[in-house]
Amino acid sequence: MRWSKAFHPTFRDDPSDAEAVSHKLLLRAGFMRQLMAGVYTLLPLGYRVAHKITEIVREEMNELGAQEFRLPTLHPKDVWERSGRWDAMGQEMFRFEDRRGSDVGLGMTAEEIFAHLASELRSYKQLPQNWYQIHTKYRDEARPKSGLLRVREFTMKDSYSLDIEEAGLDHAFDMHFKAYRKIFKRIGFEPIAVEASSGSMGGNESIEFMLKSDAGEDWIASCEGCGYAANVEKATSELAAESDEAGLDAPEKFATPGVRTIEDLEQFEGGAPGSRQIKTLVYKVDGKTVLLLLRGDDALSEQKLVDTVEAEEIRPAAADEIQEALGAQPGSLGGVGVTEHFIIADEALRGRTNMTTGANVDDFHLRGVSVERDIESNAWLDLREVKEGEPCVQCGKALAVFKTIEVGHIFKLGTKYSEAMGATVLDRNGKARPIIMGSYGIGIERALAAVVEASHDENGIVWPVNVAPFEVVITVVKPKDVECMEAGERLYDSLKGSGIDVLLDDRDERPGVKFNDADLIGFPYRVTIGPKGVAAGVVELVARRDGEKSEIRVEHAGETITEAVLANRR
RNA sequence: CGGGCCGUGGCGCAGUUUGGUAGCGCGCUUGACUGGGGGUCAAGAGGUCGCGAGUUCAAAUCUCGCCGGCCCGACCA
Repeated sequence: MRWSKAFHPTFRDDPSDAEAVSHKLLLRAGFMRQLMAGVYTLLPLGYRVAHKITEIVREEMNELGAQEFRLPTLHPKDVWERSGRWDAMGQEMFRFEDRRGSDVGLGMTAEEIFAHLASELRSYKQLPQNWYQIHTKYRDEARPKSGLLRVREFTMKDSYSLDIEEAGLDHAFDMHFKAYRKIFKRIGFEPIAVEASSGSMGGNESIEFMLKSDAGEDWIASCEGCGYAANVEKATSELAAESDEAGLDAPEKFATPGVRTIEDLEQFEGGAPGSRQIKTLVYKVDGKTVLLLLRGDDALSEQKLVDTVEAEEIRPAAADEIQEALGAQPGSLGGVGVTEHFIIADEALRGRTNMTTGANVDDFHLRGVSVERDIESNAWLDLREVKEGEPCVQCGKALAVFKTIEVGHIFKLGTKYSEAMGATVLDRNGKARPIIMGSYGIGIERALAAVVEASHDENGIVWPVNVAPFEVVITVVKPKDVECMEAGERLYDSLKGSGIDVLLDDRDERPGVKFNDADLIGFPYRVTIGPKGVAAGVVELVARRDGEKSEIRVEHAGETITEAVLANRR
């Protein structure tokens, strides 16, 4: 490709309404343009990268023995109704009526459709199967953001394993785990695999692949000592041993005028530090009032509650509901003496004595509370969100908590979808058994943006060779100089002939403009061909990543550069 | 969905308070000089100021309504 004939529109300034690095750079360097909120056009540069990522994913899926399908993106309502997700997905699914008035949804994922196809399977002898597709998905996100990191229309590789035995699922899951590791490494970054919540997918085990990045929106806890890592929606930590004094024989009520928050009570004369307070949250779980008790300095992980409590609807209670249930406003709530409501206490409160909590009378608290003596909790659960620095459950080292981008997610689904779709096969004994499914996803555009987040500098993107839009750019410093231009073209032909993705910058621009554009776009290698070099019979090779320069004799240039590129392809 | 900010040539912005000829930088076109990190000079093109109503002699500017975008939060496989 000749740059003078290409559509590679670059900007000199950062676009004003982009925040994330990948968002800024992908716009500025001419990889994409926004059409509307969460919907982007990939320009030729962007599409080349997306295509290379797709090919890597495809190769690794084929390597694993998976078969590629192509499903529709138009899904009929009834298939989604059978799994219960037509309703469960709520506003997140794009929906409309066709001309006959039939309800249609745009596919956000394909468990239903693949399970529906799997109902054609008859015998365990046809299993295992591994099915996948790489296709457009639609999700009407409430808040698309950060360029390609969170969009409403995107390409996803989604695969599905079908097995008769749990052991088969374990194997398929493991194969995907390894394939994902390899895929991300080839694409150009190494995410952390973490235990995750399965959310609305269902199933009992899932692993997310997370790339550390400030542009991300998922917090994970990870341990450098032993490699334990989990999404904070799931993470646990060792509890630091607390030594409490026995305290009083019975709770003592005391006035706390104006105290509303944990911090207020810490400051209050006669109050208590957050670690000695019991925080009381009121939730509505399928309409029932439930009290959640946590240590004052712990935060509730709502996802942990959702994951452990089987319920349709879980939400914080409204102010009037709280008043009616406990007779006091938030700030003075507590579980002491409460018997008419279900109480769930966090594990961190077990055995604690001499604590302080609300008295269920506005502006009054209780001190000297022994949790197990004074509060009739109906259940003990792990509800707290892990904090930075807490000891790892496996090795005791301090956990780090940081932000990440979710670039892949694999699920052990079980039989939820196969049962809903009637996907059963006959086993060895002639008995019908639901197929055991797993599902596995990678977002292509998000992975593309993740590479940029992971690999850039102050001058622009630094593409790994494997996914670079072009592996080499030949910068002809003075295109009007016939010798320069011809030297450039000869090298271009030579590299092209060797199968290198090469772009010839033949634009009539100043060298500085070309160098800056090349750096911004991020080609891994730049060959500079100028009058001085040509006169001396050399060209200059510059590596984008470290700026390392070397002079190469013109007659060896094609060969040397080809070798350098091939050495970095994976 | 709640809160905040914003919509003016392709990009970045000023002008809106106090209504009166739509402006700047970059980019773009043509030509010349130039040519190893966004060069110089000259001459140009390009905008119904997000949309619609209203007030007014007159609206980018004031009023009302709508649409769109970004950020924070809630939500989210």
